[in-house]
Amino acid sequence: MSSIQPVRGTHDLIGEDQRRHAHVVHTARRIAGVYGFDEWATPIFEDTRVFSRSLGDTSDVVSKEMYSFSDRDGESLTLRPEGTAAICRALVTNALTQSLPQKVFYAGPMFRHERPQKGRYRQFHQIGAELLGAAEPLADAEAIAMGYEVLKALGIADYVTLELNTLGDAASRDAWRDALVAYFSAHKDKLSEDSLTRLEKNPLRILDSKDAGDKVLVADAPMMAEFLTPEARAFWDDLRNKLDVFGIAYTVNPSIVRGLDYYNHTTFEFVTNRLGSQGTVLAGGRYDGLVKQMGGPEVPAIGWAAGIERLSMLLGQVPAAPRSVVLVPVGTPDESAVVQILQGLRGQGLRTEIGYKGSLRKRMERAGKQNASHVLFLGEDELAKGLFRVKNMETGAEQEVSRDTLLSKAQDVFAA
RNA sequence: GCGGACGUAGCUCAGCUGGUAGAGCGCCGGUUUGUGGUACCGGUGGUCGCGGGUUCAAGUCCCGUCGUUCGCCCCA
Repeated sequence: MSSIQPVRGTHDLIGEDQRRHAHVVHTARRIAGVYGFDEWATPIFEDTRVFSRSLGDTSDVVSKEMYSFSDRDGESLTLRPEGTAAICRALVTNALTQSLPQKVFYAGPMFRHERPQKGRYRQFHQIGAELLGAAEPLADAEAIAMGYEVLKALGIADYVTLELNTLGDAASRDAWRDALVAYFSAHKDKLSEDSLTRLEKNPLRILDSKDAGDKVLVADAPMMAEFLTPEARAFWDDLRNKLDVFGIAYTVNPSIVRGLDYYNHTTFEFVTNRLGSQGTVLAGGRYDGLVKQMGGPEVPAIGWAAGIERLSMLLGQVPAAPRSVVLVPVGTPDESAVVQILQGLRGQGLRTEIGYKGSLRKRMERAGKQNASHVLFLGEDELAKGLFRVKNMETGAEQEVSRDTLLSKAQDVFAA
């Protein structure tokens, strides 16, 4: 094979793949609308600092996964690895911090230079929601409820469970982090190699370790709950009450710490066991400090993102391919009369195609292969009489329809 | 970035202990351009991922490389 291959970790969306993908986006967009979110589209590349500042220099995303390059002016640009930082940048640069809250929905490609795996690609696609300018747990609950609603509408809520945790406010998180570092530092000799680097870079991540030895240590590690300030505890309690009110089931999982630096208070993940080790399907949390890092004022915010590829793979019901009405000329009918009918049907909003060549038998065969819903025969006789045969390709039944009916009530004719 | 498995026609695969490739499906055409999804007939289609090596001879053994896949790290 000497033809040029697609870049590693990228893939084409064609046919059923594209239909699954589009169905996820359309469904999420619809539900976001119901919840009062507006869709934003931001550039797919940004000043590198948009991400390097916000995600944390030591996060893997920044330190080894970004697609960064300098453009012809020598400026460092980066293909966006995630959506939240860019949305916050857009909030600030469009001066929308003056009109809060902003409820934002987005969908589009993201880029991360990782080893491809099931449900993980170098160019992948996310849908996401950000609720900017609301500090109340009600906002968290609403964001989570909306995410759940999307999963439900996609028919995958049954395979998925919500895992919830709190990181507390800055004071709680710092105190806890210090306690963890102290605890794990005292047991360095028992830590796995991976966790030793985590201890330097992101100690919270040790809690998530799959190493058996680490797990033993983690069992006795200081718990976040012990370090929550009264305010943070009140927030946490309130959030769980609100989720109950929304009727959303969850399990508390203290190891949901999220990888990116900007999170505080609420963190959550909807996870499934149907995607191997890539089980996180929709995840997010609260990030009260991020907008300020982007040079804006203090704006509390909560949001989530979901991988479209992962959601697509879980879809039970594959969206059906569209079906056409196919015009089959018989003999050599007058072309302008045929086109008149073709365009007349399209004018009424019907997906209509015409068989270009081949014997009648061939054209019928093709109509069948392209999954036509109906075939409309156009022979010289029909055109002369103004009476046409319509064949339902599903049942094989035929009926006669007048030209007038075709040109004015085609929807009714081809409904059955 | 690390480890395992795999890589033969568009697709799914066969090819025994090395002797220069097969099937099914698909695709194209035909069974008189007034009728498809069935049937029958015919045809197209692979420098066996790529590059080296061993050998008289490699799809079949060895090395490398690229790609896919599963897991780790990380993450959606």
